[in-house]
Amino acid sequence: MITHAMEDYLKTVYLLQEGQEKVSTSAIAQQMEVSAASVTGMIRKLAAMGLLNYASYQGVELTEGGKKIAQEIIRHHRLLELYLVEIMGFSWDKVHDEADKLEHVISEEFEERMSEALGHPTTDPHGHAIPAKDGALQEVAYATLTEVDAGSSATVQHVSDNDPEMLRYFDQLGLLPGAVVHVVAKEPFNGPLRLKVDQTEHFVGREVAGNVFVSPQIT
Amino acid sequence: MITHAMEDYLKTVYLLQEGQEKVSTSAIAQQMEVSAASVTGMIRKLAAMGLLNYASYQGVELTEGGKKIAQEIIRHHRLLELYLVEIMGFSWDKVHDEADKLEHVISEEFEERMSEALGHPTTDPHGHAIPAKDGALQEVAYATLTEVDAGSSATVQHVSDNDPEMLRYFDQLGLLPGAVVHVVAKEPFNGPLRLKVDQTEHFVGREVAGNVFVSPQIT
DNA sequence: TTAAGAATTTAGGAATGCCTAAATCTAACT
DNA sequence: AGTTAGATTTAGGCATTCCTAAATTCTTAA
Repeated sequence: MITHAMEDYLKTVYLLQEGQEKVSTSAIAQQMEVSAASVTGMIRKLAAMGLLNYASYQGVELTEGGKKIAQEIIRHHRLLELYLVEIMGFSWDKVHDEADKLEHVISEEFEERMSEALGHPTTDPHGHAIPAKDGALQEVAYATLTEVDAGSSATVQHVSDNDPEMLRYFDQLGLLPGAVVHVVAKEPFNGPLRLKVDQTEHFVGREVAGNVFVSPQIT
Repeated sequence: MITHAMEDYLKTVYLLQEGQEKVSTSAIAQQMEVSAASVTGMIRKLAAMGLLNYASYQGVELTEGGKKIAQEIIRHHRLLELYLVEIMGFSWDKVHDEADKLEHVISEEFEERMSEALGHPTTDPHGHAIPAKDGALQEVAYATLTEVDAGSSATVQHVSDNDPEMLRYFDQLGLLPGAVVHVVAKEPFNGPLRLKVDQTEHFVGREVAGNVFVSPQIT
């Protein structure tokens, strides 16, 4: 039987796996705010179930079966976020936590009816791709705002959706998916970036900028 | 901390408590399909938390605190059922199970937005009262169809919503809240009842009829 | 009134999922 | 190669929630 906790682990591994193929125990532990020992324990169980491949000290990689489950959960999560915002009128910064709880609990029919109500969307309110019912999700590896050259513009594709406070901050600044940002200046060393969003200038810390994913603006 | 399991116990006690003030361990065990021993264990924990009063072998009674939580869960459940049917297009017989899972997980805001979308309703699709945000629920003690005299008519108020198969059966027969039923004949002993619903006659077993709650028809 | 029989509780145990502390392994630097 | 810092695993524990089996208490009917 697959538990909610297992689903959370699979989801986390899937999202950390983007790019790399192996994911370390500690990366999972950090992401989930759980001890590394707990991760080891759960990983062994998931490996025994054939949902991921794992060799001691070598890191972890999802099997096809594990990926499928992870995609299902991520699809739930992102459809929920969109549904909560678009249909129920939630604000952008509250949907992540709500979706984290609901994603494990809704039925296939619930998922299907949400998708229908939304016109079978492919992107959630944070700009993340929504995996198709069975197909894979293809998330382009966007640059972050920290990597944009001073003097260049970029379009916000998605933002990290883990921290509600940061989401509210993005909202204030107008850093929503689709927004065009001009990087006016990048202070030397670890100083803030100077951005222009929608006529207004802002200073934004390096760590914050690292959570905003962008593609070069196409004019 | 209140767990989902605790919420389920409180909800069950609350619903069984209607009418009587004391609820027995075995009644709870039967309703929840759990051993009596498990019930005893959980009851002691809930008593220690001040959510119900309990003395060995004497049965159980919710405190005000316990009632409040139970009402909250029941409100969630019934709003969810209505939302699933009215807004999302679920069929009547599937909403109970879905609501049983979601009721423990949704936030206050989710509850509020559902209520709003539904125009702050007071009755769920099975005909059960929806408790107000903080206020108590007042469910009238209706008769069941088995108690209606042959030759009399009655209006369906609500039906037991635990068994999806039975719900589908009610649906087929037209035994929905609001429907007028005429009891044509009650066979002697434990035989079926002969009903007329919407011009059509049906034979319905005693056990089934016991799950249909009615009030005398007001003409 | 007492002895079934029913209801309830206690005792002991299993699975899940988390923790801390201690042991072990890997990798990197001298 | 040897040491050491960091990552990982093992070991031992705790809380939750369920179970079965055995003991206890209550009820009722002969």
